[in-house]
Amino acid sequence: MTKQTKTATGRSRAEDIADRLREAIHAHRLTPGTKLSEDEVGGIFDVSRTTTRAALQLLAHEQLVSIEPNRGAFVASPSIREAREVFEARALLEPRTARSAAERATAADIALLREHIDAEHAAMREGDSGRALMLSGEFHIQIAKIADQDTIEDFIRQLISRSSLVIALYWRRQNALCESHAHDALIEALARGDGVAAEELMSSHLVDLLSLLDLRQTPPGSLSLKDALA
Amino acid sequence: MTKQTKTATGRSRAEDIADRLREAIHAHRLTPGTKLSEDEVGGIFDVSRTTTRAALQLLAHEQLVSIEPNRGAFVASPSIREAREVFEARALLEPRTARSAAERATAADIALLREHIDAEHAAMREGDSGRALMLSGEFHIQIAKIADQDTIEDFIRQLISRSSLVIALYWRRQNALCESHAHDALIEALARGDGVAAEELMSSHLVDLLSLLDLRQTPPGSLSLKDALA
DNA sequence: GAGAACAGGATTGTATACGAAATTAGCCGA
DNA sequence: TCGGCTAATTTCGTATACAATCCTGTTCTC
Repeated sequence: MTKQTKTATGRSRAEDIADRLREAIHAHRLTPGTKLSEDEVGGIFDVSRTTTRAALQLLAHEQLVSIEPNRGAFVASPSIREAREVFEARALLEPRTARSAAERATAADIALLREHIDAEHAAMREGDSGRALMLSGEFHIQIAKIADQDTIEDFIRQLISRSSLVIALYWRRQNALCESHAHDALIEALARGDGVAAEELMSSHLVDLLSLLDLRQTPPGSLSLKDALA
Repeated sequence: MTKQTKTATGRSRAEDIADRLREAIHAHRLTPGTKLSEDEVGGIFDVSRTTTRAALQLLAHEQLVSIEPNRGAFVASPSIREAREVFEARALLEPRTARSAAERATAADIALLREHIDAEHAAMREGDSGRALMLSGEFHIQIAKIADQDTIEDFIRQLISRSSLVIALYWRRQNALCESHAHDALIEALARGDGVAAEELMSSHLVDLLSLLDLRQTPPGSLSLKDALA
């Protein structure tokens, strides 16, 4: 059990661990400020610190965790400024991407999106806000995928990751992340192939999201451990 | 000489190495396809493979090098598709960023830009095309800096890095990278605080750049080793 | 003579080990 | 009782060591 004979999956173990951590962060099961000790993480996944370190470095480059020299790795807690920047960058990238998507979307793409949004609504009804948030993010990523621009998709993926942190810190009303139906409207525009409408809808959707954040002061007490007192 | 007692510079050794490699790539002293063996690189900088590995992983995440499992790290050679995507992403980000920059630029910013462009012209006159290219990239980064959006600046920085690879592979005429004066015009717009003009100039500058690439077929013989036959 | 199997060498993937830095706790003195 | 200094512990930064994989050159068989 402690020994691990097989090595090769073709995919590095570090990326697997990074994926698991990323997912936990997206679902808000790991909150900003949480310390990610190399020993601890390595123990959980039963790998050495070398591998753990590689995973953490990966996430650090995505700015999902911040590594402080000689102090360790923590789940990142974006400042107010960073929070604004993330949404400004999204406002720059996503509307035009939505337009491209509308111009390229196939029937299969639309079907997948509808399927996806059903899952979103289901999660919302069940009150599983963590899952709902994750699905909501994936919706944006799926649109980027349809636009078929890998590079931009990567950027958007990163921004959505960080948005998840921003929401964890600055969301105004904890419980109900409002059922805005913005995604439904977007799908309709995509289905019609109406690029201009899609661009406009995405743009205002992002403005809406931003307006639901409270970016006027330092984050509330959701920080863990001593970071709350630092 | 072989022992390295002092450890702490506050900045990790891996990042220093990554910087050095990045610079070499930007200046086209390392060309796409070149193998970056961990032993070799580690030997050059007199660090162990562990540190080398971290540096390479960093660059891999910027897509400046590609790491093939069990094969090693190579200077990335972007495909034609990637090349297009990089410039499409730049077209999405940089014009609006230039507009922001125009609206925020101080006299000091403008002075710095003028200084920078003088260096560009000097390098061009001396025929040092590697240096000229590097400075040209930094010019774009400086504009992003003026816009004061760290997140977007990071993206642009990445894209410019990759542009350097694209240019190494697909530039049409090897020797003269044409003196286009596009940067001069941009500075004038920024100095006037004319955001709309800056946005438009940046946009057409990028189109110009793209049009100087030959993206119709697989890259010429600048690939090294077996990658050329793969 | 050509193709396939095999052995040797080289290179990467991962783990363990050691040294340095920072935090924490304890102690002493004012 | 509280502030500052020192020692101990914890955790990170880097190097070294071992195992697995891939590449290359040779040899064996048909």
